[in-house]
Amino acid sequence: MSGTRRRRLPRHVREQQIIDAAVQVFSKRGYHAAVVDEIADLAGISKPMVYLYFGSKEGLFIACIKREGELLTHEFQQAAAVEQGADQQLWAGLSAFFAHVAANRDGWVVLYRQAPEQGGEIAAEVERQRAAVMAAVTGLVRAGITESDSSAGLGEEDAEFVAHALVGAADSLTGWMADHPNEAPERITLRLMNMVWVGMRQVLAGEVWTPPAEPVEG
Amino acid sequence: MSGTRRRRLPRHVREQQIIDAAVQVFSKRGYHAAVVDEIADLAGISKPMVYLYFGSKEGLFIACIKREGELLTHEFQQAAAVEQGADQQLWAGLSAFFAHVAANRDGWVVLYRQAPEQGGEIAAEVERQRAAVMAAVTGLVRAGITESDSSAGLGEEDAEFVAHALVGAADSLTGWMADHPNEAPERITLRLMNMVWVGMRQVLAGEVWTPPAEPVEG
Amino acid sequence: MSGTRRRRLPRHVREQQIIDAAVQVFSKRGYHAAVVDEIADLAGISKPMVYLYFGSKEGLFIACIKREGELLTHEFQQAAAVEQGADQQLWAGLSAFFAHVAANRDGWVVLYRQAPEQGGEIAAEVERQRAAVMAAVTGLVRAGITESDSSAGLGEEDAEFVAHALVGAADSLTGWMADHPNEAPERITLRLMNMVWVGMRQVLAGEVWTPPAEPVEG
Amino acid sequence: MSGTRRRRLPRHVREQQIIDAAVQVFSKRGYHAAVVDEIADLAGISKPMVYLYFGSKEGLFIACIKREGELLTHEFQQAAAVEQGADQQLWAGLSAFFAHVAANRDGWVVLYRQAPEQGGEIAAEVERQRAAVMAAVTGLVRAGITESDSSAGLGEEDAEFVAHALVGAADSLTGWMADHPNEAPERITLRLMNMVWVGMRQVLAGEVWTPPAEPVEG
DNA sequence: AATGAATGAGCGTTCATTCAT
DNA sequence: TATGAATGAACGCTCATTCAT
Repeated sequence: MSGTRRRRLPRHVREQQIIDAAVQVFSKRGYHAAVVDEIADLAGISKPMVYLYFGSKEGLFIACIKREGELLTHEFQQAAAVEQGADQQLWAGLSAFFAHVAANRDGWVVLYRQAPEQGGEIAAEVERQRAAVMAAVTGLVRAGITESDSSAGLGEEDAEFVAHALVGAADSLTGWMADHPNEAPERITLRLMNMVWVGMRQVLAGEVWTPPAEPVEG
Repeated sequence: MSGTRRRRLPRHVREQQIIDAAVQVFSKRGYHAAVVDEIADLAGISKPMVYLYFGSKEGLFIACIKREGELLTHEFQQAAAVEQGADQQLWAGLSAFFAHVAANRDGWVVLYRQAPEQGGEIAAEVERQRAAVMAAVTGLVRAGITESDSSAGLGEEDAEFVAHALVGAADSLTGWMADHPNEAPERITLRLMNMVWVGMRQVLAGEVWTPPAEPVEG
Repeated sequence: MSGTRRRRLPRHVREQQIIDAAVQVFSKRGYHAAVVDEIADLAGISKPMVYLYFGSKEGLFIACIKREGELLTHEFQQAAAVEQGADQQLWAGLSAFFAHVAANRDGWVVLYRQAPEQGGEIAAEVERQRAAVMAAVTGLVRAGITESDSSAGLGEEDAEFVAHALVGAADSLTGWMADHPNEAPERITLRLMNMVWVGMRQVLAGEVWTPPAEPVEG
Repeated sequence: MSGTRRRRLPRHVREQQIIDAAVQVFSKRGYHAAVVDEIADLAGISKPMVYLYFGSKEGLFIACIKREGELLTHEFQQAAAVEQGADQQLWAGLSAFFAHVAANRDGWVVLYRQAPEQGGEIAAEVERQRAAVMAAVTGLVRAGITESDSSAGLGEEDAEFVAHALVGAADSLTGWMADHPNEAPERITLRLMNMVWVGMRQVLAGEVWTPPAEPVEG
């Protein structure tokens, strides 16, 4: 009522507000189905401001990807940066990942679940952010492998493989989290670590699982 | 006049042709960006036929989801149905999964990577198909857990957790496959099994990974 | 009321109707101020038809330029093609020009008065059509000059110069015609011919006009 | 602080700067395609200043037309004002015209080549300026005709006709000038004078060009 | 059974114009 | 005096969908 109706904000502030709104709408509707009008409404401004600040719907989307990607990468790396055992670093990183995603589901959805089908400038930025996430995880995995005593043939390719599986599992568990809101990120991380870390160590130690002697079909 | 120019095909055949085209286009463009015209062109028919057979773009998309989901579930379950150890059943199922996805990437993309953001009827069918896939995997995982000697507290929730992680990892490895076309599905399956199955067994056997005693921050 | 409400016309017919309407609207408003909706309304169809047939506003404009330019060039050249003295050929051509413009003012306006400031594809087509008109006139002028006994130094450049002046004068007289609707095209042509043709001959014959000895300033 | 950074200019100077910029932009883009932002940028000020000084885009355009029209008319009339033979007055006027246009192409383009298609207040001012130019030329032509011994039926209407043709030719030769930058305005004027003035005299002297006896068609 | 013709509705984008400072 | 922030109103263009044949 009284009080300045929060207008005439400086550019930087408005930009963040717009990105906030955009992440929500893009997350709920997907890139194509999202309507710029709805984003503007949600941000409490008019459509031309969006274009003044971001140039196009695509530009706005890229800004979202960029911000969310950098936020996530930053948190992950910061959490994993503390000097300690590779396993504990990975654990810290994954915990941060789950905590961030739980607190920020829209951003994760925009970043990881719907961007890839776009083309052009979007695809480029998405790839950049994803590569950053994947590289961070791969780095920790590689460290874990290298640290192991037996360098039994697990190399760079293996690290990437494991990183992909790990990120995919984490992404999927994001959905699981939504259905189990009482599970703390640490518990989820613990479970995931138990699933893969011990397995990795065992593999390195020589205990491998073997498929059946005769294939199912031919 | 001169030879039947692929006309007058029975309804069922036409429908499959249209779905074939639709899966390609939906996969490449995403649901919203896909244009019915392109699908009709690719199927070699005119647009009204699409509407005659499927009623709407949404109806067509649902038909795609349904067919692709059932195909995948069917192959997975068939492969996993052979009586054998739970681990080998899971291995067979995952092998079938990777083989199917490798041979049928468009279908997987439509089914798993872009549908979720839609609403209404689509979301319902997508959920149904996903649930079917997830249920199949959960079933095998549950069997594997139960089969184990020590039923040390791993229950239904754990099975679902593992299934989510497994499906997510598999999905993510789909992308890995695209970059490593020479990796046979069986090798991928083997790696994944080594990552998780051994780990699961170890967990059941009591060897668990433990997080650091003192948290990173305070 | 009764009778088919002139719908479902074949493509070719509709295209011409749309161009008819477009020429009117472009002429009245100018390219940028013209609104595609108004053109569609005037043509008795909906906007998407315009885009279906012409692809874009620019495409539609180019189609207008093309049709009007070719019509005019065709009439001019056909009228001037009859074998006779160069002066009479030019007379016939100019008469046809004035008759065409009088009967088709909108087309002329679109073709000559507003197109040049556009860029890209439009500029190219406009230049093509203008060059055609100018070339036709230049051809007749050149013939008239060459035919003359004294080839007193009037060459190609002169022909182009005269053609430019002639076309410009004719264009301007288009406006004059609008204010003097009772003047037959032949009378206008006659006046113009008297202004320039006799002058040209005199120049060739050696009688030239000379400027004052001392320039007005410096 | 350090030197007055071209600020606080008196109103009149600022206005001229803005008009300078506006003439450039209007000339390059056309009225509708011209964007006020670009004009403001080019003038080195902010957009609201434009509105403060000229009220609207239309007002700014009218100011441009007015200034350019008056400049041209003034130069033409001043050059033609010197007491001398009517032919030499016309020659002086046309020379001034070509010199002005050559040095000031943007202004001419705005004044003569793109304004006419606008409506409302713009059309009115354009008409006013054009009428002024045309009246000046008509005046000289009338003088030339009247001065001639034989007043053989050439009257006011003829003067206007000739003036229209002359202005149109001159306008068209503007384009010719752009392609022949080495042609001095005086040479162009001379050529044009030879084309029309001698012709006019011959007409007055009774030598007229006659069309063919039998029309081309029936 | 099959299709060319046609459109209602909506979205991305732009721009002249104004407000608050 | 001068401007960054903001918007109402259009406009170009597209697309799922239907009609008439």
